Amino acid sequence: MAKRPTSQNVADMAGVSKWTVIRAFTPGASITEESRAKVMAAAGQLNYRPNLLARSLATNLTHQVAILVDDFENPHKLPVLERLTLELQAEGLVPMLVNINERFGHVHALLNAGQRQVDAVILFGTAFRNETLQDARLEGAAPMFVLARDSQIPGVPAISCDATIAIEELCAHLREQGYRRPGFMAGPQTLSTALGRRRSFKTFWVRHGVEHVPELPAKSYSMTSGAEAVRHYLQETSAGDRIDVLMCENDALALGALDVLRSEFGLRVPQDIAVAGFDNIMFADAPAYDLTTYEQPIEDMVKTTIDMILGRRERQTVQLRGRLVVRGSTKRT
Amino acid sequence: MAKRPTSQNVADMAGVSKWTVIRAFTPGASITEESRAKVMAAAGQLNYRPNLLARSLATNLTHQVAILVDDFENPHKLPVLERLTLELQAEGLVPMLVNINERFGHVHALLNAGQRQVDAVILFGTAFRNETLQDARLEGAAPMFVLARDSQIPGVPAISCDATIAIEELCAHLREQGYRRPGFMAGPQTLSTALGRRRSFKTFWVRHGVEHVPELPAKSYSMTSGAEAVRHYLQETSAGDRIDVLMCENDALALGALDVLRSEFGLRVPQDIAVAGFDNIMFADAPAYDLTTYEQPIEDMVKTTIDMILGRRERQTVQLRGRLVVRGSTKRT
DNA sequence: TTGTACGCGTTATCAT
DNA sequence: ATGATAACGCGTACAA
Repeated sequence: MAKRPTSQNVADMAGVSKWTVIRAFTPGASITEESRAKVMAAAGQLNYRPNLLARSLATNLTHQVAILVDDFENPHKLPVLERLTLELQAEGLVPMLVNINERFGHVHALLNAGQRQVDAVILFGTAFRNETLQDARLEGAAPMFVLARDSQIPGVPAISCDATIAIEELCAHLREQGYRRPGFMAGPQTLSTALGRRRSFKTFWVRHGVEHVPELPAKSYSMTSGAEAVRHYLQETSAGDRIDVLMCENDALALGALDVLRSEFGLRVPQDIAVAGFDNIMFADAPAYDLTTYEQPIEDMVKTTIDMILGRRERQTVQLRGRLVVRGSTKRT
Repeated sequence: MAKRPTSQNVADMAGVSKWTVIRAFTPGASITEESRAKVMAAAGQLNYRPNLLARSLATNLTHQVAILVDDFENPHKLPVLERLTLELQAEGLVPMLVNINERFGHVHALLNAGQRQVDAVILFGTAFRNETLQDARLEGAAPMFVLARDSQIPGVPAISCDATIAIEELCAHLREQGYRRPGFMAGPQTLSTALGRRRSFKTFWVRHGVEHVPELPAKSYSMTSGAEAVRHYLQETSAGDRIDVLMCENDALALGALDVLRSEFGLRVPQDIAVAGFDNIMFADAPAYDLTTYEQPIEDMVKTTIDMILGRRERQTVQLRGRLVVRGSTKRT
């Protein structure tokens, strides 16, 4: 395998200096058509392409963006990643996918991203603590952005779905369908807070005269946790005291809950109990589930994030409006 | 935001030359404990970390690996990506996620990866043509590896699940359960061939005296395509001529098919027709589906790939053994 | 063990 | 418009 040709090699072949070669590859540089043609011919023969590594070293711009993900369990990650990579690439940016876990924490990842000189970091996960991200060693690192949840970190903008509007719309629908005994399944306490869904849910029902909203705590945002949580609730609650609609903090929880309601307790959805989720993942649409849910404005969120990264938009927390998706799991009529 | 400190800055503060600083950060370099301590103290104060960009330029090693994905529709991608990123990171490699689509094809991606000097490229998709990858401009690029499907590209090893063994095991189970009229749902012709599942399936049944195996062609490897394919088949086939078990090339197809069988045609699974898939995606395990399937040895495949990338193992096509997962969708008893 | 010269391939700036 | 010089931050090879 021959070594990559450099601008010098092309220059030699074309009979010009290497700087002329660079100009030929620089849009808008001052160079004669003749020179450019000579250079391009030689470059074509040698199969030359500029070395982006060297370019980055000189310009201090890598055009790389790190995406930190800590929750591959959630099927919702996939369509967002797809969109994110798509739009980043369209802007000439390259996504670096970083898996955050016990062995490879946020600080580690951020330090590494810093060493790699990424232009920006997107926090696309559920579980990170503000204190962690204020580690002194992270000073002067790449600008960070939080995607699809809140950020309480000073100077780190969050781009998320407007939970207040979302829950308001969803609950209005539930109420219209006649449900009056709502329950809420929340994920881990601290993470749940960052999503803001639980609070909005309670607020809505209190406003409409429902003081007590039972809470079904789930250990994590996964199907199995959703299954466990609802299983525990039903075992502890007599049929008469049961809620008539269960709102889950995301679809993974909702689908896990739905499975248990039907297969383990023989309950009919929505006749015996209605279920709603959040995210509109692929399987929410499957006839086997037919889940009412709320779709986050993925495209809008992703584009907004990238606009901020590129400085085309003010780097400030925004909440974007999603879309209510009503399906059979909450339709009484 | 202060500029990143360089080895020179640390050297000045520590009262040594910058090369001594580099040695302090080079495992196994010859340096006095005293010098190293001085350097580390200064480095700590300045919050210095070596610039990996510059290092890469000098060493010709980026420790970056590009992962080319063209099928984010398939839920199976997510757990594999999770594992892949995890194991790559454990080896100090950084995954670059590349979304292959109409606007950003394989050649484009590979050229870009080449310019970025990645150490290796993992082809983790379904649809790529060999001719494309033999583009002359791709000469001397990073070593490529095909993950989770066959490779007919000379010099490009494939790491996949052994389809022959898999289908053999799966079919043995089906036959034992008494099924004798098997049908196969295949994805797009050329892609299907690369998986080798269809061929193995036919071979098995011919060997056991079943000459005619109806084929249900699906347009792509998605749930909706699976739904369409089975819908079309049932509309065209009279009840008496119907197959009694449907093997789908992957779980996405199988779940789509299962939904249609039950919700649109009122068929019971497995009583009226059994269904099996391939991949063991998360939802195959859900009570709503309870799908018999075959699990690819993800961890094994990923580790093997990385071993090849790092040169710890011969770069040669291998087929690894997975695991049969029997569930309710094929159990008659 | 430590310091020096030079190279990696590009960009920025200046002189011609 | 073109060529030359310096710089980006680190690694290798060699000399002290």
